[in-house]
Formats: sequence, C-alpha cells, structure tokens
Amino acid sequence: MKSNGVAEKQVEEKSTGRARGIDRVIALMEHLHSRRAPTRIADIARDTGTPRSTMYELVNTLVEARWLELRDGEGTVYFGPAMHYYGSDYLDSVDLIRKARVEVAHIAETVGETAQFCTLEGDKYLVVLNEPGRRMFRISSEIGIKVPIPWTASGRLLVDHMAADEILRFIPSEDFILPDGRRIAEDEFIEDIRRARNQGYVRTTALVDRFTTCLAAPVRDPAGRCIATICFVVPADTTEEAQQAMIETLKASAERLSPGR
Amino acid sequence: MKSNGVAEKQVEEKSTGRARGIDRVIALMEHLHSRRAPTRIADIARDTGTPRSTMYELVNTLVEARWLELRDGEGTVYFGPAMHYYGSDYLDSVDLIRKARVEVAHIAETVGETAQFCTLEGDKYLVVLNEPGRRMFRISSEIGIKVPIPWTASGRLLVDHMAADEILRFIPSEDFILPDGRRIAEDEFIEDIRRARNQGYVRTTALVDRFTTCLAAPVRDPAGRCIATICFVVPADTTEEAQQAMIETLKASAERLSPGR
DNA sequence: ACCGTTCGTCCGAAATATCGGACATCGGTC
DNA sequence: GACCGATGTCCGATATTTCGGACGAACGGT
Repeated sequence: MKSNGVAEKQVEEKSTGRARGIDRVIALMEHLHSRRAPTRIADIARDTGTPRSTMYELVNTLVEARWLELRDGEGTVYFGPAMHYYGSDYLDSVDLIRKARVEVAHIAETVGETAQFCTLEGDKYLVVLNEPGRRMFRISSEIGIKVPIPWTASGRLLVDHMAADEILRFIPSEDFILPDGRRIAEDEFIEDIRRARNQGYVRTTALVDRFTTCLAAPVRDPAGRCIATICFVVPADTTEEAQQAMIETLKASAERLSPGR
Repeated sequence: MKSNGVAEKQVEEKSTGRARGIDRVIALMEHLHSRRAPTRIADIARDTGTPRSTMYELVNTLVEARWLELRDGEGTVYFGPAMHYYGSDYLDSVDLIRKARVEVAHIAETVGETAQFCTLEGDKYLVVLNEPGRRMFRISSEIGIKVPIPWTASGRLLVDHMAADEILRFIPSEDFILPDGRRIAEDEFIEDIRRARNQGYVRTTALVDRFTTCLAAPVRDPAGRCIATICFVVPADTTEEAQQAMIETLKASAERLSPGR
C-alpha cells in the first residue's frame, strides 16, 4: 500500500478531492515533522496534495493561533510556540515520562554523553526524550521519528517478551535492512535479544552509524515486560571501562524508572 | 460555574453557531492547556461552546492522529505524544531556545534549584523552559502560561528598554494586582526596573507566593535590549551567600546566551 | 526591457462537514 | 426497580468551507 521509509503522505481521498480542514492540518503538521525544517507553503501544499488556496487559508489560521510561525524572509513556515506548550503539558501528564526526564537529564549531565529515553510505537522504535551530552556531536535530536526496531540497541530489549517467531512476524521484513544496505541476519538478531535479556543491558556498535555505539537498559513493568529503555549514544572508541560505568548508570536509572520498584 | 483566573475562551461566532472544525480544535487545545488536566469530552464541549456531537467527531479524529490521548477509564482526553514531537521540533528550530536548554539544564543540575528561561508574549510574561531542581517542590511547570509582568522578577528586566510612561501604558492596569489582592505601586515598580537594570540582575521575594524568591538575569540582544531572562526559583530562606552565587551563575549563563557575545 | 515562475489574494459554486436532536447504554441513588 | 444524569453513536438537512482558477505583484535570469 504505502512504504514511506521517509516517504511523503498524501491525504487519502475516497472519491472527490475534497477533505476536511482538520485532516489537511494533520497532514500539514505531519509533513513538517517528517521534513524537520521550515518549508514553503506552496511546497507543503504540493507534497500533501492540498489545494494552494486552502493551504494559505489554513496556514493563516494556524499562524494566528501560534501553532505555526513564519520563518526566514517570511517565505517559510514551521512549528510555533503553542506546540511546545502543548507538548510540555503532555510530558508532565505522563508519570513515567516525567520521571524519565529527571533521570535522562541527570545522567546526561553527570556522564556528559547523550542520553535518551525510548519506546515502541506500533512496530517501530522511537526516541521520546533526548538530552545531548557535552560532546553535542549529534545536533539534531530525532524525537518522534520512527526507526526500524533492528536498527537500534533499545529495540532488542523492547521486544524481548515475545517468542522468536512472534518477533519475526511483528517486525516488517524490510526493517532488517540497514541504511547502508546490509541486512541483519534474523537468527543473529534473535540471539542478540536473548543475550540482552540475560545480561540486563544491550550494546550495539556501528549499526546505523559506523562510529557510534549504543548502550541501553530496560525499564520493565511489574510483569517484567520491557516498556521503555534508557540509553547512551557514544563514540565507538569509548573505552571499555567507561562503557561499563555507563552501563551500571543506565541499569540503576532503568531500575528507578521501573514501576513497582 | 467556572471562574478560573486565566479566562476561558468561547469560540467566537459572528452570526450563526456554526464554526470550522479547525477553529473548534484550536479552542479545544487551548482549553486543555488552560485546564492543564485530562478533561471529559462533554465538559470541553460545554466550556468551548462546541456542540457535543461535533466534539466527539473531532476528538476521534485527533486521537487517531495521536494529537490527543484517552486517559483514565477512557473517560477523559488530554494531549497526546504528537504534540511533544512537534513541540520538540519547535525547540530545536529556534537558535536561542536551543542554547538556553543547555544552559538551563546545566545550572539546574549543578545548583540543584529550579531554573527557567522566560520571555514576553504580547504584554504578558511566560515561562518557555523549566527545569526542576533536586528539591522539586514546585511540581507543575507553568510552561506557556501567561502571567502579568509585575508578578515576576523577570518581568522587571523584560521591559527595561522602555521609558516609564511607556511601561505603564504597555502593562494593563489590572496586572499590578497580585493574586492575594495586594496592589503593586507603579512608582515602586518603575524604581525596581531602574535598579535591576543598573545591577544587571533582579531579585523578588514573596510576590506570587509568600515563600518563594526569584533571581533573574537578562539575556540581551546586540542593541542591549532584554529579549529573555534566565532565572532561579528558590525558597525565600535561602542564604544570602548562596543567592549571590546563584546570581553570578545566572549572569554568566545570560551572558553566554546573549547574541553577539 | 522582456519573459517565465512563484507568491499571495480573491471569488463564486457546490460538495459536504457541522449541527441538533433522537436514541440506546450504563451506573448510581432512593 | 424505577428514575435520573451522563455518555457515546447515529442520522438527515443545510449553512458553510473547501476548492479551482483567475489575477496582479514580485522576482530573477537573459
């Protein structure tokens, strides 16, 4: 049907080309999020399949509400402050996330490396919180961007409650192909998961990015199911000693976050 | 009925009671933000003047888009994860805010007290970033909530580029009345501003809250105009010595954030 | 100075989203 | 067990929002 790796999203129309304003707005915001950059109104209209006149009308309304902001030489629009306010309300309203914010901020500051808090959404992995370390070598946070589960360290923990065949049915086959074209062997992936579960943490190197290592520890619900992970993103040449210390830090934080002690 | 200080917003109708979906959605989100709590659909409909059937229809659409989430025993709705993603995109896209996040996180962690980054929006003060300290005595962040300028320490810096009469014309007269009913004398307020400008920081005690002191330092643009503030919110009984150290911390951070060195 | 392109606004027509009200459910109360 | 209030769904009518296309302005390349 649709295979949007980074792909675009046309508004689905059943018969005619007419759609509700709210649906066009949702498509607009989703488009800005996937582009992650201020975008010209005409381009948004084209890429979302919205009539130009309609898009101008909607953008005016949204700018007035501060959902969007005109950027640069008035040529482009991007998210406005209202989104930040609503987003903060969301973060504060979810108990686990509120606690995770404290943990992530603390370990990022004390260890000095980028720390993240991650969960699943559907059959994809995504970063919910991202606190850059002192290094700041990864400028762009990838908050809310869906990533195939096998590309990530955390992903190996987040599915560890399933049986092997269940996992392979759950994850789309194409998600085993890395950005550089390599394919992750399914049995190695399953073995990774088993080992991670036993160790209580997971480490991956050079998966998405040749020079990056990810260290992750599981946040588990009372039933023992991994509901989220907390992790560090560090250069691959970080000393083993330092990595071991980080793993201990992660395990302690993850333990504190796990509901019901 | 409802008398929640921060006023409610009925959807404006010109002639008939009919409104666009997008306008109803904006009113809905604004309402949730002002209530800051999961709210029942029927209540939202009543308080925003939206027909119940319309509200149910819209909420369904928004829940599907993850703009909203059903909470509790499915009885109420509140902001969903999409708002957080869009809000994060906004934060990352504004240079000053991105830098301020680093500063606020750092000083909150090292000093251990709640730190904030604030600006003006129209003739109101508002908190853009809030990082709770170790104390965490103020649980609810007030991000995106508009507050009268005279109620705040930062407010005294944010208007310090104006002449006295300009300031008094700019700030609505009723904003000089504190939550407890006391009225701030206008000449004392003007004097506060002058002193703050000379000192390069400002301190207020027991303004909004009897037991709270605010310390703030100005972030200035190349022309010297205060475009934002960075501040600490601490218990009023914090020692003078500790407060002096915090002031120095704030001034250093504010200096780093001021564009053009 | 001459095009071709993009930007933003405006307008009338008609497809349809909003609205009001009816209805079925569910829980709690007396 | 009857009553009351609140919740959520459904449906048809019509007021209105969306849409297409036209238009003038602004821009940039030749």
